Amino acid sequence: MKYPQLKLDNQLCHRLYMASNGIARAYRDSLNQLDLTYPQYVVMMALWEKDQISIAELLEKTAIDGGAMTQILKKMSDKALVSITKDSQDKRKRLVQLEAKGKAMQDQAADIPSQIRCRFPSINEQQALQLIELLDLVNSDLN
Amino acid sequence: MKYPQLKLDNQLCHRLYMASNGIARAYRDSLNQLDLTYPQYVVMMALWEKDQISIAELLEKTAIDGGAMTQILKKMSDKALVSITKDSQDKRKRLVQLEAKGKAMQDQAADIPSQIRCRFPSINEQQALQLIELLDLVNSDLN
DNA sequence: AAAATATACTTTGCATGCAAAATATATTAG
DNA sequence: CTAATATATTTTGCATGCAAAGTATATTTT
Repeated sequence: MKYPQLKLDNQLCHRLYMASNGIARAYRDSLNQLDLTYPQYVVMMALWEKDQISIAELLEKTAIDGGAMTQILKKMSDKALVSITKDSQDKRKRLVQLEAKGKAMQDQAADIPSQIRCRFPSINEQQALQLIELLDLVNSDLN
Repeated sequence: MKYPQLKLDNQLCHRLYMASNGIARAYRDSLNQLDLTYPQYVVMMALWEKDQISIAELLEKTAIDGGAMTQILKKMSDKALVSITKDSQDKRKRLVQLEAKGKAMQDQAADIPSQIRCRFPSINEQQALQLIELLDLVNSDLN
């Protein structure tokens, strides 16, 4: 091979691609039971932490695409997980809030993290923390 | 918050999601100049390493979805980067090979890895290697 | 205050990722 | 050898991620 820097084995990026897709796939079984997609689950986590936030704030916390968010919230609203209201102060803004069904789902979801954790026996706690630290560095360069 | 394990800040998965999307986004400017999408670039890297491989082998090396691969190869074929022929031994298989334009593109692509590397000043070489090691562990659990 | 800008979202069009069904060809079982 | 099964790839339908254009409302400029 002419250029070793172009070998797939040397690409950090490709490993991230595989890991990200693979982990999302690992969540699928658990999330199917809640009738949630992965991005919908991320929105739920954001709202469980802080309810009644604007879409802009939700976008910032979740890093989900704005265009996709509109569709995602529409589906979550159709499922009665959340409701969306206009901000009376600033009519451009819309506020997202959990509905009863969405609040109740938190208890069902509480087991998911440990279920997923079991799927990664090769990683110990220290390594998981190290990975988080390194990914935070990567993400800090992405603004 | 009722369940700390559901905090977004504690999710390895969400960091991977952000990092993977963000890095792919970082490639975009460089790849636009070659008129390649990120998955198309991955296919090119696989072929520069080993030409004339079956679609199955390409799927294994790249971890790209099979359904998507059909479309991706169609577009790459339309752009005269690759050509696809039937395997005479086993007519179920199709073989992918680089065309002149695809081979020539390797020289243009050789600069991309270093261009991307510059976008991540917070990560030093040792940390990059460490990240690769940890991601390999994650990926090894994903089979 | 009217015009120019900026902000918050939504819409649109294209490119995947993914699961499941469909096709075509090989291989294996009986 | 024929039926059942396995393998390789494509097709289909749905859910994003992304860029760019569009809409509505606020804020700033002049």
